[in-house]
Amino acid sequence: MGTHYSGTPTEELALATYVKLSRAADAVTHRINAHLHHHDLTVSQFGALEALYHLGPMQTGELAEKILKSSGNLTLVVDNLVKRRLVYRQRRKDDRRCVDIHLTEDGTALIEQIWPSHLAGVVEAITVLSADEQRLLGDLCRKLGKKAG
Amino acid sequence: MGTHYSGTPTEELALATYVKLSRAADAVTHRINAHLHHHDLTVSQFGALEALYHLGPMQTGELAEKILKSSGNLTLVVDNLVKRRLVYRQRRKDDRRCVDIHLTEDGTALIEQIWPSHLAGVVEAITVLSADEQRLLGDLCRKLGKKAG
DNA sequence: GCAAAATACTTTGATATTAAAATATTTAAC
DNA sequence: GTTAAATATTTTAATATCAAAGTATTTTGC
Repeated sequence: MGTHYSGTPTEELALATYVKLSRAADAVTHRINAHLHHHDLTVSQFGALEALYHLGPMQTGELAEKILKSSGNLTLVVDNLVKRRLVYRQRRKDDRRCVDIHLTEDGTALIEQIWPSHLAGVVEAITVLSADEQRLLGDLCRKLGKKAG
Repeated sequence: MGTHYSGTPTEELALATYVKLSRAADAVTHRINAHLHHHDLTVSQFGALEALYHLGPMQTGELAEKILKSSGNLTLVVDNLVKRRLVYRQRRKDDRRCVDIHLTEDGTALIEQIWPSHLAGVVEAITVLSADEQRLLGDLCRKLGKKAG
């Protein structure tokens, strides 16, 4: 009752680190994305629009990879963006298996409207850390992310 | 086409840090939880079982907070665990608004079976970092998590 | 050049997720 | 003590998510 897991020091440290990492990523993500509901956008929808805006039109599979989701999922996310006429699909002529997703004018306008405040939110949430601390965190995260993939 | 966002150095650093943090948390979480599908458990279901095992019976609301999910969501997660007879609900006599969730014998047996290999997975994923690095990461994460809640 | 394998995406089915509304119960105010 | 507010949970509606199966297209192997 109320006793947390107790194991070896190595285990306890690893567990505690994992929990802190998860909670921090979660807290920061929530904080940064809270404004999206004003535009009736989900995090995935916004991620898709942003990737298309900054990287240009791309295939479903690429987009899925960018926002760390499955391609099956992306189909639905894109479906919902298509319904709102924020993006459209275009089959490639040279390889009809591929479908490029493009921003519409409305989509471009929306992301351009949202981006500045989104960016400000990221800066606000992350600059709790100094530049040096951010670089340090980035390095540690990169190390963690690599291994085994 | 293929040009990533370019802004001030402060903005670029914050964005890059945010992306690395998200990707690291995501990669580590996926890696650590990959084994759960062997037991037909989702991450939330496992999280609920684990919290109940290490902290004892608790209310829906508390459990939701522990695993960082909404209480509405927890109702469904618990529903699915109840169907498999891994947990059961019990209304409190002194305050009938509260429902405590308890592990059943089967639930206890399952979490006891899974826990060692889960723990080993956490240790394997996290000990890519030295103990000092883990403490450093933990501190940075704690700092990030705090601000504004 | 045709069948087999690989690739790219969509569909399906089950669970998850949130926000908001609804329900039930207890506590507080008068 | 009875209504109002607060608390705890469940329900609902919409979207998300993954894994697995299905479809369409292209490339490869012979």
